[in-house]
Amino acid sequence: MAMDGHSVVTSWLARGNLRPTRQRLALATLLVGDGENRHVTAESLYAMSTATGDRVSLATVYNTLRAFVEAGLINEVVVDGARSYFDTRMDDHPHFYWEDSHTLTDAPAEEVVISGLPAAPEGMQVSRVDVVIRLRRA
Amino acid sequence: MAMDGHSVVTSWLARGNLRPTRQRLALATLLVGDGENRHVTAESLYAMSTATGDRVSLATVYNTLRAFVEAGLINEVVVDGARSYFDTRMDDHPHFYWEDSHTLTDAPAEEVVISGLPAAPEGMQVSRVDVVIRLRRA
DNA sequence: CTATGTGCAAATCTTTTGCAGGCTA
DNA sequence: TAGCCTGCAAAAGATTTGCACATAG
Repeated sequence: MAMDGHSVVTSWLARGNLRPTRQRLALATLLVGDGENRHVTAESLYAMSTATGDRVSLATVYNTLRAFVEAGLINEVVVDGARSYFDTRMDDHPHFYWEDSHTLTDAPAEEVVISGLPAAPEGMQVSRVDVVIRLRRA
Repeated sequence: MAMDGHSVVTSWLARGNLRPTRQRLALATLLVGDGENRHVTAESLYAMSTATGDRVSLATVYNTLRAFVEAGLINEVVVDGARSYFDTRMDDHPHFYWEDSHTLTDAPAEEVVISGLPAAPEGMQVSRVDVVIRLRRA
């Protein structure tokens, strides 16, 4: 029998060694409660929590997203100098960035391959390779 | 006979239909005066201009960099949510982002190829593909 | 009980903007 | 001269932080 939404979220937080407080459970449920990949900004997640009636302050949304990133539960994606996007999908994959609506989505192709990637310089290691395909109205 | 630094900068500005004011000449000289590719932030360019004795206000540095981008003379690269980087090299090429020093440099490999790039969705066109190789201390 | 987590407002940081005066064409 | 530029200070937007109170383990 599959775990219900609550235990999924609870164990997700546990994996990051984060205490299951009311606010974290609410935000985590919005992020990964249904198993879908999601891309949010602090503001958009705050709006979602407000819409569902969960009372979480904006500062806590910021702090919580940062905590999730530090715990390795979500990834921060930089595509727009103005704001940060957070992605619940953890593997290295390319993104579409819709310039007109400032929206981030997963690029559908699984076959994207980057070849000839330069080796990391002496004493350094590749932390991540970000590939952002910027889209504008044709 | 080759053009001297001054005419290089002057014609560079002219290509963007920008009037050669004292401030723009100073900043453009720092950026492309010697033909080298450069990566700067508004703050770092401001520091450079201060160091060379050129008096340019920080607001003007911001406005000027923005004007150069709009004129198609330089590119803006997003790698760090906190600040914008500007690159004097105009072709599409991958970057190294040194996470510990917050520095941006060109990735040395010319052979980087991205294959299997997904087609742009209906009604959209690819504006640019950003590839950022993030480095951290090994 | 003790270490964490939360909320609020204030602080910080980067970038933009309004406006009066200056300068290029 | 007309329109574009510049500088300054103030504004704006995103994110962080200080501190007192609340809560998980």
